[in-house]
Amino acid sequence: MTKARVTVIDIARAAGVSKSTVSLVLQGSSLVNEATRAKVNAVMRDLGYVYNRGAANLRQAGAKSRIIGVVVNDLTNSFFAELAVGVDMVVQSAGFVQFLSNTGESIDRQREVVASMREHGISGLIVSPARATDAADFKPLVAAGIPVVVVVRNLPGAKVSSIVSDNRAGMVSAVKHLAGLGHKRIAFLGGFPDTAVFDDRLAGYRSGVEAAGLDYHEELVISSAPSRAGGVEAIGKAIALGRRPTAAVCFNDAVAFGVCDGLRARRLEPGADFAVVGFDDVIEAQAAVPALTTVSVDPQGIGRRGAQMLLKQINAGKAEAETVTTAVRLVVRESCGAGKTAPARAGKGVKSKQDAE
Amino acid sequence: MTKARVTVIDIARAAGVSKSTVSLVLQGSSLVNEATRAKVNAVMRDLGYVYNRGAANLRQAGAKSRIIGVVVNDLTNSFFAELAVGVDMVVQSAGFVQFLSNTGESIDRQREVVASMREHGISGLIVSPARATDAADFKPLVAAGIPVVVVVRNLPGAKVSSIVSDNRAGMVSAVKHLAGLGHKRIAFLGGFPDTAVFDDRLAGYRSGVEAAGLDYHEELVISSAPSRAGGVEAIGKAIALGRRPTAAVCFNDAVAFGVCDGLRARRLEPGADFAVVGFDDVIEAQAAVPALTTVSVDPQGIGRRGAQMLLKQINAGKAEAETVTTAVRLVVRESCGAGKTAPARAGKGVKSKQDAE
DNA sequence: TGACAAAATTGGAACGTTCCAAATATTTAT
DNA sequence: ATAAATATTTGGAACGTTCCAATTTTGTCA
Repeated sequence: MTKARVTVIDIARAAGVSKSTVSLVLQGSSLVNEATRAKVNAVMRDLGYVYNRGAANLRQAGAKSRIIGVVVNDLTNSFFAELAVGVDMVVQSAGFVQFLSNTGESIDRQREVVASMREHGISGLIVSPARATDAADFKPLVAAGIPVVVVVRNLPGAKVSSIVSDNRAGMVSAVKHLAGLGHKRIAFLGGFPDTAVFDDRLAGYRSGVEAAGLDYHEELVISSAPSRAGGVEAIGKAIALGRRPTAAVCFNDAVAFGVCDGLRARRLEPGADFAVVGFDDVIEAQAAVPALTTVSVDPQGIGRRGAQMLLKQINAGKAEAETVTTAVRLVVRESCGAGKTAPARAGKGVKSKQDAE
Repeated sequence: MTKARVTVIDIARAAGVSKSTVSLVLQGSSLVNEATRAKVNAVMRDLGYVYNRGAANLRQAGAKSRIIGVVVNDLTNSFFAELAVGVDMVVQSAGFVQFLSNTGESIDRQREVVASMREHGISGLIVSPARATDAADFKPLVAAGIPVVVVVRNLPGAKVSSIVSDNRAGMVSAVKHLAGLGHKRIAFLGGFPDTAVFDDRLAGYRSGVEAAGLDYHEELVISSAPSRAGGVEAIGKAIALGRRPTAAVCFNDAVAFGVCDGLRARRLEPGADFAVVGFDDVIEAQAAVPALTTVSVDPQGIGRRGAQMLLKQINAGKAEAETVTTAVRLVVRESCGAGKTAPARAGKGVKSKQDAE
């Protein structure tokens, strides 16, 4: 049943030409006569020919496989899912396909998948590195001339391109907004302190606080896992403080949701009794109750942009490492207490993502 | 800069053996002497050898590329993201990698990505077909001996394996639950009638209604887009009915959220004034207010299971088309009015469905 | 018509691996 | 010590494509 593969040679024989001519047709060369081309194409269709990229790729050693590797930490997190979709869009329309893998923050797994991707001959790699990734890990790749673009988290030492959102500016605007609403004690909740993203966001928090003419208190910075559970934990500690804060900027939206949970468990209503601001603007942020005020980073845009950057480098042949910081903007909804005026949260503008099934 | 590739021949030369021996080492053959193996491995490490799967794959024509193609409709939808993660888990630990692509329900795009995957020589394909996919579309694949597993939506005519959730049983249990709470008029809201999934769920609704000793009224079945907006629309019609229903099972969670919105817009409180049950148990279901009572389908489990099925077929060499229906279970939360007893919905007790299987 | 240029076609020789059959080295049994 | 058995190693010949240099066909112009 498993029919023998149809090869260029079969096509050549059937069309009465040489395999070289068939190859030329395959590559859309202008050298081949129009009539011949038509005939060859017809035969290919009839015989159900499928191109063997592996073989082609073998011959044109330096040339490219048209495979892009994409490595993310957690596809379940819609932030990364959107990112992957953004990458897929541009990659697909450029005639590439994407290898997508999940590391789940495991550095070993990351090593494995990257190695596997290399064996398959990827043309380039887009990666959101797992926590504590060693900058040297991608050295062999770039040494082999494979462009690498790091997204979301940057990798200090590595000589690769990267594209991160403006974490600092985002936090500054979040803090300013809260200060503008009259809050004097604003906490910074969640996140692991050993990451570059944390540092950036914290720095933004600090300069926002100072810019608003408030004092920076170390006790108001409470780190935790960057997850919903972490948020619950962090707000617990915050409330236990002697002089408790009245508002908080959170490391990310997941933490912010956890903070809301924690507040409710203590009979405090997020938005009314305590202002909460997130970071990322994940899909759920606008549908949540109360809708989350957060810093929007457009992960899909980052994905698209990263992919474009990578394709550019692939085509250029040479990888000029560049670093891009994408703009972010504060989206004011209800959880900060500013949106009280609109009680009818019709949930109408909220374009659902769940449509299909 | 771009160093010439290190090949088995280089390794062979450096280790003082033949390329055949190196190849044997690569495949972990027991034929090779332990000392030799060690030496070869050492040299490979020193020279930074990377295996060229493309070349290997070329030689062992029939054999496999260790690439699994995964095609979903909308990665942005957490249902599919989870599914992909499930697939990735088993695929990865079996030493395969996954090509993941998004069709966005576009049938053309689906054709493109599948073609592209074929060119790359995938060993198997897992696909959640775009709406209105022709069963014949996958004919060439199976004819070429490439196993295909269809998930989530089934493809009537195609002779491929499929794995869908037990839509019928899920609806039956949802209806029974509502009937058990005393509801006499239960509506079925949302979904497009031209799909297999719709038919199954409707059938489940019907037998649930009859099993509860109630009458089946056609007017209580109101279809609409399977989206939040569709839910708003459907509940509007339902309320306009002469004898309005007091409860509804919805085609999916998105519809259910829309129904809640629609109820609130009419000053009715979901859970208290009208019972709502969804289907899918998307991530947002447990965090929503009120938390949604819904039928949990465990997309990650489907992904894992589908991948296992596919790997089995790949290893078996022969694709015995089988159809699996995965169990679902009703998760009772608040939107059906049954959870009133626990006002402290700390968001904690809700055991996440991600954990277990 | 012949000479020359342009257009179209074509046989190998790669690419990096695995497979096969055969060769060589090492043991074991006598 | 030698034959037989076993363990290890090894040169090619594939696999399906592209590239190169060379060849054949066609067209042009005097």
